[in-house]
Amino acid sequence: MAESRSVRAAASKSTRDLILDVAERRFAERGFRGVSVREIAAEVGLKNQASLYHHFRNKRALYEAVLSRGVATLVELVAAGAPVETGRVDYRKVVEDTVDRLIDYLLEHPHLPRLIQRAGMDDAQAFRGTLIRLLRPLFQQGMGVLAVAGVRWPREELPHLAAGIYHLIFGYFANTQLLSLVSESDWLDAAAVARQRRFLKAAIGELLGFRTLGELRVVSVTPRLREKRQ
Amino acid sequence: MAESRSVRAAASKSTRDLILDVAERRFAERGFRGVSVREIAAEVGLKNQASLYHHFRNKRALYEAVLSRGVATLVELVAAGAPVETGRVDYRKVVEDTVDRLIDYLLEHPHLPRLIQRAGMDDAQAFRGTLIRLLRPLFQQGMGVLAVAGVRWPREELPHLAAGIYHLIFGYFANTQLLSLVSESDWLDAAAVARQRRFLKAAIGELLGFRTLGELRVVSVTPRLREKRQ
Amino acid sequence: MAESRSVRAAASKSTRDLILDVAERRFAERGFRGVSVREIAAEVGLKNQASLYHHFRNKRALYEAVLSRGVATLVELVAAGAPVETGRVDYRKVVEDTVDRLIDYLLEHPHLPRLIQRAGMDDAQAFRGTLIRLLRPLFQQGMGVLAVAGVRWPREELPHLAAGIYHLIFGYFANTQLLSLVSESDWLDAAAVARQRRFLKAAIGELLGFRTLGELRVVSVTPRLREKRQ
Amino acid sequence: MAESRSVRAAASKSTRDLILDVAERRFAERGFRGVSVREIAAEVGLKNQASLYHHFRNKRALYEAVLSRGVATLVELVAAGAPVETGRVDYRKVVEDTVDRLIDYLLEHPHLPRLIQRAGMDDAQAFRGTLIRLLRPLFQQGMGVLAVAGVRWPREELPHLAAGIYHLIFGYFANTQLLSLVSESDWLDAAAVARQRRFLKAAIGELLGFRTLGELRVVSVTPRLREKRQ
DNA sequence: GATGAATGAGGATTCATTCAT
DNA sequence: AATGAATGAATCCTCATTCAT
Repeated sequence: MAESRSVRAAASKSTRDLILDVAERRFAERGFRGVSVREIAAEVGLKNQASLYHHFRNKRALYEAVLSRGVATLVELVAAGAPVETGRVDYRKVVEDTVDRLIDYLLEHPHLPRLIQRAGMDDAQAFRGTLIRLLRPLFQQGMGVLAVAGVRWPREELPHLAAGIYHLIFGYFANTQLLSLVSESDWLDAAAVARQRRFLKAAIGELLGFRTLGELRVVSVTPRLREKRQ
Repeated sequence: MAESRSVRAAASKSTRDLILDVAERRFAERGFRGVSVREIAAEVGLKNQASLYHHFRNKRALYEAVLSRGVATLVELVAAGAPVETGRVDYRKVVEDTVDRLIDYLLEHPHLPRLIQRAGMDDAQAFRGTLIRLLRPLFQQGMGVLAVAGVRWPREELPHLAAGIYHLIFGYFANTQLLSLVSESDWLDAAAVARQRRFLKAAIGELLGFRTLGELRVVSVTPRLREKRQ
Repeated sequence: MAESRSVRAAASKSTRDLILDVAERRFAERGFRGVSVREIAAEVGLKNQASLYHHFRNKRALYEAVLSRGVATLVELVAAGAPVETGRVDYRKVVEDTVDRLIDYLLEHPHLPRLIQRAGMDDAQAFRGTLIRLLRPLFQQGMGVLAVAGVRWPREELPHLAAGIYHLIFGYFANTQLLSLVSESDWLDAAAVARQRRFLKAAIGELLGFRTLGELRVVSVTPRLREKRQ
Repeated sequence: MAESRSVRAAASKSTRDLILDVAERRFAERGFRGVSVREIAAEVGLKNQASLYHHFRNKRALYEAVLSRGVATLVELVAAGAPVETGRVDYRKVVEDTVDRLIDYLLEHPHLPRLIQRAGMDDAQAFRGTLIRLLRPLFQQGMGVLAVAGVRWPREELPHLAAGIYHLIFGYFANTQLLSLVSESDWLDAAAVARQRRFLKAAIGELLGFRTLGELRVVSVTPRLREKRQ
């Protein structure tokens, strides 16, 4: 059966996948409660909502499927960049590569960050199990990398660092709407994304201590601050 | 103390304010669409949804009132810490004070970050006007500070830096549920918040170049990387 | 009390009368069910619906008051033109005068016909008593006149004649909206009303046998007759 | 026979048609606003209002469908009697036949006149488009006939004549309730309808100059009136 | 696999009315 | 005489879901 499905998918996407695509976008845009089964069915081209129940037991099952599919890819993506050996690793390169891959992927799946963000807000209780299963590996993987790359930070703050980096990366894509509203410019056009790419690498670099921004500029800001500190 | 306050509040607060309180929490938890007028009215103690319409024209007006009230306080809070004079300003202190004030406030209003996050996702289109009116000043204020404090960064990346700092601060509070789920620990207990407070100051410090983390660790990472970059 | 009310009315209309005015128009436009107490109160300038209940026991009482006031004037109007003596009466003049008075009055109270029409449709059961009390005299008066002026008609058809004349007169004003919609011209402007005045006199005249249209035309039904006309 | 028909109808008619039937009567009785979707659904036998929305998008669409169906038949009916050839036409026969057909039809659909009357009063604005589409043809058809049959009348008064005849015919059926109230007799029983049939033919005949009532009576009324006129 | 029909529960909102002030 | 607040009942409509075809 898996075969027959993939065969048909090759020709044209199976109805099931079409539903998932539409649902992913809708759920990302308006949340679980904000999307009706009817509207998904309609956009897919089904003349009747009932048809959708042929593919997913209920709305909740559909939502979970959407979530799984989206996050799974994401986990793979991050995992792919993780250093395998424990020897000398160029963490700067690892970070920059991961950032690049993530941004590339998120550009193609712009709903995903919102989807996850929402899942954590709306439905943390309702979809607890699903979320744990999906996201915990992602988090642990990140923590693994930081255990080495984040030596500058107090050990107990590492989870906060992980969360912070996550927010830096995903917050941008989850909130482009809001940002665009607030700053009157499009945060998803090529130029903006390129800047964000650079910014992310530099920012994470700073947090991990790669010193990508020149020393000079520091001095120019507030010479006395440093003295105070000393 | 929290008890006595809420008791007094219930007694003295106007019905209108009670409604706002309840609505703020509910909307933050489940979004505009996810909350029913009925349930707000019930929690307020009104025996009937109709009573609520005496105070707010409709659900939307209530939502906007909630948003306004929440963000207004926030804007004041940030504004309060902004340096007035243009002379020599200890930006590190400004940042740390603002972080302290923000965290203190957000601890008392834990719904707010989620409320704003949601507003930017769910409802950015529907509440466009309201959001612009409320949030643009906040953003511009931040940009004003960064114009000076962010000299290390390329000018064009400053908005990204602003957004990044925003995500660092608000993302944490908006996503404590998700984080707790993923890491099996409570991210809102006193210890966690204290760590986050320290982390935030250090992280923002690093981004702005205050160098709060010891130099040693920097060196230990990858001295050679820098050369590569040049 | 009646005094004090009329005194104030002289200065400016009493709230009670204001309410009646507004209600008359609204009820005529949208019927008993179609009008809310709130909207009447609002248009009157009352800040609260409750105030209205100070003047009328409830919505129904208000509706009946509106109906009474409107129909009462109408009855007087028709009565005023009825011949008092039984001797030789110029019924043609009576009819034409009554038509003139009615049209003049209805022009100033354009809601009235619709109000009555509605009362007979919507609410004939609900407001049975009120309607009987108000309209039966009107009907009997009409029948009285027709008993003499309608001798041409079989006695048993006289009520139908009365109804017919009523429909001719009131139907026009009750349905100007519909007529205007259907014929793309305004049936309430001066010219239209003047035509209707002439038409009504002639039509009623024909029905009662006054022969206001030339004899010749009678013949003129079929094509051949037309030649004669020229 | 009426029984057997309605029984068969209930069995065979589609739910959609059943809804239309019930709605037609209800809307005629109490107007668009006065009827609840719930009560229509209940009378149709649907256990839930929601089912109704499967057949009609909303209450308004249902109302328009009712209106369309009713008026469409009416238009056909009138059209069926319109003379096709322009040659010698016995307009008296045409009128009498049309009156007969109309009365027969309206007896079976006693709601229709009230439905239309209401539509023109309550909802002329709201259902502007629908009404124009439905009724304008009816009006134009009538005007077409009168252009020939109404030669006795000044050309500009022809629309008023058309409206008048319409009010004579439809006013009766629209207002039987009111009339019955006012005259203490049933205006819809067989005898009354028979009288109305005769009255209508005679009255319209008089208006168009067919002279159905004997001359004698005219003379007997007021010989002097005519002299005055000259 | 898909569809038309139906349904119970619940959504926001408006209604007329009452009561204390 | 007027108003602010509250309330039960009803409004139209949408929801997710099921069932027979």
